[in-house]
Order: sequence, then structure tokens, then C-alpha cells
Amino acid sequence: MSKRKNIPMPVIRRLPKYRRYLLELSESDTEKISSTELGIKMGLTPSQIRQDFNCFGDFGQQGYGYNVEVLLSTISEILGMKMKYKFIIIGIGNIGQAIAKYTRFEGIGFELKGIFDINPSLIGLKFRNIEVYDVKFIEEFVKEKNIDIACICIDKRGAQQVCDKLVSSGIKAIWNFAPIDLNVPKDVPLENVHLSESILTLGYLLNEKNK
Amino acid sequence: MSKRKNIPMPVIRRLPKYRRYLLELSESDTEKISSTELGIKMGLTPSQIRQDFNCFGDFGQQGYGYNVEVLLSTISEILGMKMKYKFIIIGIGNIGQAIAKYTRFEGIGFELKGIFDINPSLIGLKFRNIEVYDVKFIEEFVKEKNIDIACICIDKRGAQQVCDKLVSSGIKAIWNFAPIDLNVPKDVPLENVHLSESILTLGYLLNEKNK
DNA sequence: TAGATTGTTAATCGATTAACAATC
DNA sequence: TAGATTGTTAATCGATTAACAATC
Repeated sequence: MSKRKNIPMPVIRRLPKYRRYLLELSESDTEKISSTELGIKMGLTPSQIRQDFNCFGDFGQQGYGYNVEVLLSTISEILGMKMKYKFIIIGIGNIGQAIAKYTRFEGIGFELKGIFDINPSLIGLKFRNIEVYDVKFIEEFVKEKNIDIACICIDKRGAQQVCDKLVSSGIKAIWNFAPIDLNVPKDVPLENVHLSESILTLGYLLNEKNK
Repeated sequence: MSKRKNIPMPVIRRLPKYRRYLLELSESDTEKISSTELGIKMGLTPSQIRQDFNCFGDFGQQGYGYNVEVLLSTISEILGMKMKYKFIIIGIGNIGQAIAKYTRFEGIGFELKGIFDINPSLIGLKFRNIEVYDVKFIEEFVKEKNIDIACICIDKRGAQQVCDKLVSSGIKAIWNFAPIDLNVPKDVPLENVHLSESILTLGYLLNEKNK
């Protein structure tokens, strides 16, 4: 693993999907897989798979294919899954609670360390043994606990302000569920989950069909 | 509005974002906007904006720009927002509940009509006045009520089977939150929200930064 | 009319696919 | 060794950006 520089975003977004299929192959004790076989499973061309993998180095073997365990382990490492990341949730409404209660994130290296809300009636409640704190403590919490990721699940109104606070406290990445485009410095990765825009896409496609 | 044929997917995915910004402009009583101004706001090039809009017809005016109300109304119509869509939720766990309780979907034309689960202890509960039914009634429900969209929020294990049932009952689109690639016929639009893959992307970018 | 800004064609850029020599 | 399949270069495809004539 040595090439990696300026990996195209589409490739990065395919990595978790590769991992998912390789995990399945690993669980069914498949030892090796060729780009052609994997392509059929995943609906990708063999060419694309080889190009993707070669962004990070050559871990295939001519005439053989790819060793499933090696590939899985390599991709997991590329994804940073050998690391643990600390995250907090801001806004423990519908989505915030869903994220808080979802236990699978821990298994892939993301540990929920704190929950924050502005609503006094929620402060003090516990979700999965994590207490809800007043948002006013965010800055000190992020700094002291060295939090990596903030998951923003509040109304769009306060979102930019909270985001600014998080950034100035040294947050390393933002996972945003608020329906707004947040302004963050270039060196703070931002990942949006815009549910309304997602369902609206379906609306468009449905509407198209009925033409 | 007449050109529209084979609109590229990237354009379609930008439509909800255009709508979001136009709504804001409309709320602040802005009458007109040029592709240059809008581009600055949205972080897009003026060229791209004009290309995007011209996929659907020409609703700008040379020397003037675009009328905000006209553009907003046109894009809303293109998105199918003058229609009402009926959707159901399958699996009322963490994510299912978040979707069920989220009231904003109704305002953009998506009405929750039913909730289904396999867990007897959840059947009969109500979320926003919608009762949870046993999954075994899905097929008859989809057919009788002419449901448009199914939001799949169950464990990946049963997801494909449920999906097949939905498709054979005439579901028109699938909104999938299960961490799996569902097999659907080409004419049934599928939109995935893969939260684990989303946060793993952040993990990758964080890991990259620390290099 | 003059200035502004669109609609649209052409150029560029980037990502995907194809081809094939290298090699296990 | 022969067959298979990679790694990699070249060709293609599609999306974005630039340029400019049309026109409000």
C-alpha cells in the first residue's frame, strides 16, 4: 500500500461496498476471488475493480486473483477501520435517537461518547448509557475528550452556529443530517445525509415514470 | 418544459438542492437571480446551473436572469412535488421510528400510510396515529391502498425477501435503509441510504488526514 | 440602444471501459 | 509450460466548464 495520492471520490465511496461484499465472501469461507467474479456479484466491470484496487497498491496475483482475507483486511485498513473514532451527537430528536440507539457503529470503530441538546426536558436523559448534556458544554467536551466526529441532528436554524463552535473546538469531521449546506474549512471533512433530498429523488423518478 | 429526455443522474440529484436555495430566496422575497449569483450561493459554476436548467426547457430570460417564483415552481413540478405519494415503513426499529416521527415528509408530498413489523410486541403500537401491522398483511395493503413507496428499515437478513414481495404487489419505488444492495426490476427506482457506508467515508477521510 | 445574461455549442476534464503485455 | 488473471496503458464516454452569439 503505497501509491495512494488523490484518490478519486467515487473510488472512496465504493470502498465500504467492497468491504461489505468481501465480508460476506469471508464469512462463507471463500478463499480467493477474481475481478470478474466480484464484478458480477457487485454489478461493476472487472476493469473498474482492478483500477480501484490499484489506486492503493497491487494486492492481487496474476493468474490467481485476489485473496479474500488479504483484500478485506487491506480495505478495512484503508478505510481507517483499525482505528477507533470518538463521536458525539448534537440534537437528540428523531434522527439523533436513531443514531444513538444504533449499536452497529461501535462494531465498525465509531464510539458514541456524548449527546448534546438544547431542550432542558431532554438534558439528563440517557441513551445507551450516554447522558444528554446541555449544548453549552460542547466546546469544552470536544476539546477535553478529543472528539473526532460530530453528528449534527438539529434543526437547520442553529446548525451553522453549532458547526462553527465544533470546528473552533477542533472537531475533525462533521456528519450532518440537517437539511442545510454547512460551511466548514477545507480540512474538516463533511458528510451529508439529506433524507428529504433522498426521498425527493424518488419522487422525481416516480413522476418521470408516469409520463 | 419539453426537452427532458435522459436527464443525467447528477442533474437530478442537484434538483432538490436547487429547490432548497430557491425556497430560501423566495422566503426572503428575492424576485430574480442570475446563474452567477446562484452559483456563488450554491458553490456551483454559472455554466453548470444554466446547463442543468436547460435540460428541462428554457425558463430564464436573457439580460435578466431567472424569476425565483417561476423557477421554484417549475423545479417543484419537475420533482413531482405537485403530486402526493403514499409510503409505508417496513421495520419500526430505530431508523423506522425516526422516519415515522419525522413530520416534514408530509409537507413535501409524502404521506405515511402504514407501518409493518414482524415483532409481535410492536404490532398494534401507533406512531403518529399510524398503527403497526403484521408484515404478513403487506401485500394486500400495498395492492389495496395503491402504495407508491416502501421504506425498508429492517435487518438486512429479511430485506430481499420483503423487497420481492413489495415488488410483486406493485410497489412503485423503494427507499432502502438496510445495508444491502437490493435486487429490483429496472422500472422500480431504488434509493439507498447506507448510514454505515456514510460514516465509513468519514473514517477514511479522517485516516487520510493523519498521514 | 447598450448592458446584462441567457441558451447552446465547443473544449476540457475526469472517470469508466477496453485492451493487452507482464507474470504468477 | 499453458492458462488465467492481474496491473497498466490507451480509448471511450460522460459530465463539467468555457466561450460566445442570441436576445431581452
